[in-house]
Amino acid sequence: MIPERPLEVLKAIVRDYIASKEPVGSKSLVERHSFGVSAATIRNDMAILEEEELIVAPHTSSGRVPTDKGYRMFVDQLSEVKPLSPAERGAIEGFLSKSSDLDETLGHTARLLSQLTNQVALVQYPSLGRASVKHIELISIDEQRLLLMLITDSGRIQQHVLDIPGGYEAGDVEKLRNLLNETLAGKSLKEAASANKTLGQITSAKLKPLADRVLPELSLLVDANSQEKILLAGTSNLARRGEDFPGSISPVLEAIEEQVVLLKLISEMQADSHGVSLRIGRENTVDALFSTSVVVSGYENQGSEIAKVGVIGPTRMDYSSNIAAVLAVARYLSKSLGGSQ
Amino acid sequence: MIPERPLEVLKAIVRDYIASKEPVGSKSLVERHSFGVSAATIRNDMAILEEEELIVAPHTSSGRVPTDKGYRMFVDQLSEVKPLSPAERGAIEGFLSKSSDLDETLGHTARLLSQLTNQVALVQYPSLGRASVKHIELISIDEQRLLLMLITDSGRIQQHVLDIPGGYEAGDVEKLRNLLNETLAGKSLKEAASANKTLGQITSAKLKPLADRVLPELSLLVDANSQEKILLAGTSNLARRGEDFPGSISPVLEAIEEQVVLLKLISEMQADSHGVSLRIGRENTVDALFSTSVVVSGYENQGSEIAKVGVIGPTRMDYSSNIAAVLAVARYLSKSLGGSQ
DNA sequence: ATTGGCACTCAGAACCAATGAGTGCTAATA
DNA sequence: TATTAGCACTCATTGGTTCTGAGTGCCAAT
Repeated sequence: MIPERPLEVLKAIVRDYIASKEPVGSKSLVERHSFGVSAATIRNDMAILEEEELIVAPHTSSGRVPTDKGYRMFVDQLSEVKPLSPAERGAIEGFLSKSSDLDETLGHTARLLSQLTNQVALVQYPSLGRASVKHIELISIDEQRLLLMLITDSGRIQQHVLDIPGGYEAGDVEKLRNLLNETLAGKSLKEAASANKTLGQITSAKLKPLADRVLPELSLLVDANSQEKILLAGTSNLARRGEDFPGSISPVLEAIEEQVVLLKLISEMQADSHGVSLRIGRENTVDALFSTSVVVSGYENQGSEIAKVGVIGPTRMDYSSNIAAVLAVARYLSKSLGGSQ
Repeated sequence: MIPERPLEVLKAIVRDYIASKEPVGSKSLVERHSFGVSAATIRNDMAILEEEELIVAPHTSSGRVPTDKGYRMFVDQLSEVKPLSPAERGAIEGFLSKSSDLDETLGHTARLLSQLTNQVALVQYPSLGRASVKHIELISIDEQRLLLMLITDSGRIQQHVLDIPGGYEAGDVEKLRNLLNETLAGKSLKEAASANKTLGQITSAKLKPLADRVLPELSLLVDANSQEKILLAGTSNLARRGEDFPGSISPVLEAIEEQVVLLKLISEMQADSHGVSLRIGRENTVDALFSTSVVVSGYENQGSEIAKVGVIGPTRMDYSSNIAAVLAVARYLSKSLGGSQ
């Protein structure tokens, strides 16, 4: 175990390094903080920390920089996060109370979070593993086309335009719509997917042609629906912090634009006791993100977590503030969804 | 007017500079191209070009670099654009034929174009100035909520969830829906917006409360609808070309993430005879984009242009290829929309 | 356990000279 | 008149050298 004072030294190093971006040495450390001991003592402590691989010296005889492990220890020690300023709280409330449409709400959330943290914000669309069918709608667009809609209780709405080459009868559409809703409404998406399959057999002969056209598309919609999606905002914040990345930022940008990768990453992340989960540097399973940290939290609708929201930035980030912002935004988002959806 | 050979020299300079990223000098010019004259003669020609501000020397006695004006002359001279390779044509067809949903189609288009050009691609959502109402739908979600939908002939679908605190009767919803469709279907959005206003007075007393709740929201939807939107893809391509930007790329990224700015910019751009429009460097009215060029073309549905698609990248870009790609994608997009929407 | 002292290291700044690609100009040439 | 060879000049870039100072590790003293 690491004794008390060295731990304090680690915290100070992390904080100073985040603030200054310069490797921090023993002397500047004692003069900025009041440890009550001399620089030489701090050096001994630093030797311990280095032994434990919590800090490293970029080159022989320069200040020290926290390692991923050091950051990890730092955040794990973090007992309470920096509370948001009243102005920030106000911004969140004002921003999120305005929107009612799901797309809009999530879009606002992403922008808000990126502005709050000066990082890249990511907002996952409600995951539909646990969502259920609220309503299915079939709308006539013109003689040969129907609009098929799937509305889930998480507020997500998806639609697909169907070509019906031979045309259709309004009555049949009506019947099929009713049949679908009776059978599927309230079911979870997984149930709906399987129930949907059996529906093909029981429909009447009259409805068959139309049903044959609609049901497969509905399956597709359900599938496409469970296909996750992520919204990004504030990519330029990454570019601004370009110096924090070895080489170029472009692989980093590429990685976070690659939805699949990002989805896999955040789906692996499980919230800790504080309700937040973070990956630091090489804890990320994606090579391109080895010099970034990801902070995410879940947001809920009707009591169960439906998706995640978070930020991604250089490992050298202000964890305390970012965790606070992510938590606050997740909380308000949950509230906002619970209210109007 | 500028004589023939100097013009050829300008073209060669642009091409070489795009390829090499190095200022190009008279000597390397004569050895790479066969002008049949000596370097000294080329230097004289270059003096003319410099006089006309078509090229500049970054520092006294180094090679020359095209100015914005030089690029402009270059593209204006461009009689035919580089045709796409069969592989590229195949990619476009394969990519775009798959999707049917508008969102999906545009998303694919953006990704495709960014991959084709290695630039940042932008796709404007169908502009609704000329769009008309195809259908209005009111769907019951639960006792206290309705889903209001607006479907336009451009294929765009927008929805909004309405809270109806006092609840509603199914019959009223039905009546209101029919009324709305009878009155508004086929009308342009502008007409719909004004017709919508007068509707409030003529509805029967029974419908009044519901109508009072729905009509304002519909107006909002129409407005929100005409609020333009742009899809971006391949932001990392900009980062990769970071060296092409003086200082940092982050202001550039900021500017293109700012939808309003970008919308204003592309709405100002009018296609030339080739069907493409471009802004080079300082021709852009946005300061942050002074070192970028924008190439856009319109895409159509049912014969009339509904929105724009294009790329944005450093002024030092391969105009010929990019113009070809943008044109091809716009054309296929028009075809794809015309077919299934 | 802590501290002052000291020799040592090494990245980065400052300075300087050499290199060479490229220029503008002039006088000769076709 | 247009082209060319020749020449002196400019200046970014490169590489080498030295200097400086923040920072370290270690040791002997407290």
